[in-house]
Amino acid sequence: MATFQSLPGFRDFYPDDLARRKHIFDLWRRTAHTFGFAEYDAPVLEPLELYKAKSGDEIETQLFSFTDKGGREVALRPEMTPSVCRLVGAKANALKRPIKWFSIAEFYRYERMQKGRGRCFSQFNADIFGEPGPEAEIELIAMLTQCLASFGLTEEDFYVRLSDRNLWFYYLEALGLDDARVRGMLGAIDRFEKYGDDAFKGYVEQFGPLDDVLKTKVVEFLRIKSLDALEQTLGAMGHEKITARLADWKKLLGGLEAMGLSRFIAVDLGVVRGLAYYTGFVFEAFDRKGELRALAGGGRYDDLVEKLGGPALPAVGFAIGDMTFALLLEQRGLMPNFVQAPDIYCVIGGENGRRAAFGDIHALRAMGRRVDYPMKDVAFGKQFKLAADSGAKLALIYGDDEVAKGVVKIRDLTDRTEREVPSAQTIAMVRDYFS
RNA sequence: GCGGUCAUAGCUCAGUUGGUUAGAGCACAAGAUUGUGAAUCUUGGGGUCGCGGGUUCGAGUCCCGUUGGCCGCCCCA
Repeated sequence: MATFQSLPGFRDFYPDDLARRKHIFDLWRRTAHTFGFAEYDAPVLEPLELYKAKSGDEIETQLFSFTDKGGREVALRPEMTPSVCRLVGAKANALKRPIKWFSIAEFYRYERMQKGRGRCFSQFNADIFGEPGPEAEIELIAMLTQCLASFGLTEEDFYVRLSDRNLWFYYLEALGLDDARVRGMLGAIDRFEKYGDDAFKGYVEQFGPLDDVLKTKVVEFLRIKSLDALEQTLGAMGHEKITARLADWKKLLGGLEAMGLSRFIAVDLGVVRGLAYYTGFVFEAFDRKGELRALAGGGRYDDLVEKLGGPALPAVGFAIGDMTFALLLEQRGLMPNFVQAPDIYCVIGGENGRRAAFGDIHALRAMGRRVDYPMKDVAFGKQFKLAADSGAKLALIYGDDEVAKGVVKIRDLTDRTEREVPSAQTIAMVRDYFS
């Protein structure tokens, strides 16, 4: 038993694990590039204040934070948003708009582990800065669906729930709630799906008994699942902001429909995504079966760049976590089995064969071919088995017979055919085979 | 921060009301087999039974503590 083990919630990545992670990262990255997003990164360690400024002092209990040797209060990053806001904010005037950026990075949170949640995890983050209209949401939600669909997941597997904190603000204001009550009510709405009427307990404690008519209107509203229903409920109110907002909704849903993505989208006013800094549309991706934690979440945060010391800059973003996503892929049988196969495996007999093989091995590797061979003398029979097990397509055979004849035997491991070629032509033959 | 549950080989597990030197399969390695592929056979390495303490003539087994895993609550940026 090992004396040392990894810290609680942290993960070792053995080659098989890393292959799976790399598969996920590669497809995310490729997808982001197809959408015209540019990749960036930021420090793993940031000033503690950066996170306090965004989320409040309580956040510290959930951070890996400490005082460094220079007396600075620092924290391992728990998320990317504050960092990217700093990056963008610092050069906002010099960056071409719209700013479409993504990153794939590891994050750290001091929390209890649960299914799909650990103390370190990776996220794909994507943000658009400088675009105030729903065009940015169209682009991001389209990319979010593609980031999941590119693994073979379909509308049977996941969907994106779409809601709008602005509409809630306008609606609750129109119902006569002041700012504090609106905030309290949004908290209740967020919990309603899970707790039903109990979700209003906190609100009642804070603001007194809840008017039945008001409650009915709120519950009706949060049950809205379509644009038609939204328009029916709100259209008649003659509220100027609401009317304008409904136009944004039409543009957003129309854009996603034109991209052929309607099957992934569910209007659901029951989503408000906690408290935080969201200011407009919010969206979350879930598995259809509802068995897992959220796959991804995002929304508009138009005030945050300015709040963190930058210029006023509208922004929308989302993040996909790797843990829940990997669980979903495993569940649906969409996680491939990765074999790190060489292209070529060399079968070597004796010292003469080894000397002959080494020259070719190095030349082939220099050409970019993956070549492997047994480091110690091994019985021929076993070497052929090793060659087959390795997944290589070709075996190059350097036995005493071949060396004596000045040839190399090339065995095609896929169709089990063999032929001898003069030693000097081996490299060329192999190159032709793979071209 | 709170609760449930579990911990025996690299993995999956067995281990009787407490009893002698803790087992199996898989995996890994060597050999049968220095010349041809997923087989077979033989053999081997690997365990302070998570850790610490207690009860007992005797603890993998019972008790207490602790650490860690998994699951849930709070939270979820």
